[in-house]
Amino acid sequence: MKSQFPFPTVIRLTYYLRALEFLLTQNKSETSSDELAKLTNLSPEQVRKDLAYFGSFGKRGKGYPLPKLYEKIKELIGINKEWRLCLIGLGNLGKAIVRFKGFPERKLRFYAIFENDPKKIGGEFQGIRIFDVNKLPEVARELSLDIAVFTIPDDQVDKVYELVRKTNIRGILNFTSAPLHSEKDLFVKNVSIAQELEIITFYLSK
Amino acid sequence: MKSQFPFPTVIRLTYYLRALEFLLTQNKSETSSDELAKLTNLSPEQVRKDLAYFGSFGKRGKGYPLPKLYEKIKELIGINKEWRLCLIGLGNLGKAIVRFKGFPERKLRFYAIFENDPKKIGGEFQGIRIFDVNKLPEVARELSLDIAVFTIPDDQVDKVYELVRKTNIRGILNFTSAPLHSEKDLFVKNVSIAQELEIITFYLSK
DNA sequence: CTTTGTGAACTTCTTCACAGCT
DNA sequence: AGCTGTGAAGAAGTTCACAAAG
Repeated sequence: MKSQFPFPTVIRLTYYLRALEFLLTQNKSETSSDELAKLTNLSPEQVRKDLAYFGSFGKRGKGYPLPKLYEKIKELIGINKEWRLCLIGLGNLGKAIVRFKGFPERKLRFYAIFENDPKKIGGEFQGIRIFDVNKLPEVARELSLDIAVFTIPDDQVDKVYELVRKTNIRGILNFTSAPLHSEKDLFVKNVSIAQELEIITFYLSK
Repeated sequence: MKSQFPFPTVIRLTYYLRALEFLLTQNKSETSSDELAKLTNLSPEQVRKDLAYFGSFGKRGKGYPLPKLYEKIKELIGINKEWRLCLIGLGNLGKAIVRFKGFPERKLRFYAIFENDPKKIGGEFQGIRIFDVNKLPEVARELSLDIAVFTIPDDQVDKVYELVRKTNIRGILNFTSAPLHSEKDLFVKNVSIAQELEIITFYLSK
């Protein structure tokens, strides 16, 4: 175990997670760096190095025990416990995300939706209550929210960000095209659909 | 001009694009690596190096001419011309993406939607015709589609991928959690919402 | 005197090659 | 013998420091 891992290792851990889930459906009980490498399109050395940053999970000459490695990686990624999410901005994208099937099996659960539209506030969507976004500090404390998903118009990002900073929320998944930056005690992941397409058009233009 | 640029430079170009758009709304006519660095949270050296990979756009002692640099970066990213998109899978996420406001101003336009639900096929959504996904090869040729956006269930990815390979489509934006890999003549960008959240939970778990 | 553009130094990440267990 | 785990080598990317140009 070496323990200071490169930043890209975290992303690859999520690939291993999916590969392991696939192998589990095949009722395998063992895997190898070679097999994981093929499934993830990485090199076997890379797989071994990544896993070794967090411990010695394998047996030399044998490979990695499957369910054990799977549990370990879930634990590393932190999806062995429940996370309490909220959605901010119930537009088209917000609705799509709340309905997204992949979350419950990952123990990611929405406990609140925030809106500034008086017609929506007080109602609910998919069984989740819709609160006034200005009540965010109180509601976040009451419901012990961990992570906020931003699906709001770009021009509201700064205001909502300041509201979130008043809470114990420590993670933001930001779908606006106004990028935010992580700070101590507040980790931000930006996802910009427009940006992803620009990366495609860049490569196609050559 | 040095021209073999690092991979992360492409991502940063999209940040510069947004920073330049912001500066243009301020009616500025000049900017500097320092100003761009502040707006993008990067270092001024990084900004200069990135821009220099593609040419000498600045004047020493002066800075970069704003509208000119903006046009140049749009050209580099390839959004100076129109791109013809299609959406595959008209679920919640698909609907959100088709309705997304940011695309028209980027000359990204949807020309077709593909579905396998007979109730949807033949109709239209937001003025865009809905075709049978099995007709993809013919329709893609007819409409000269460039880029496909995958918003389908994971278990249909392989099938749809094979259909896309029979066309002139050269870019895929894949929103499923089954990652695809780029090939020669087919550039793939994967966006997995579940993965983004896993990266957040990883960092919050420590 | 300011700000760009860029080799050189440095840092981070990946691949190699093999020692170490089973 | 077979596959993991890991220092060492190599590759990729960033920061430094300064020369060049307005």
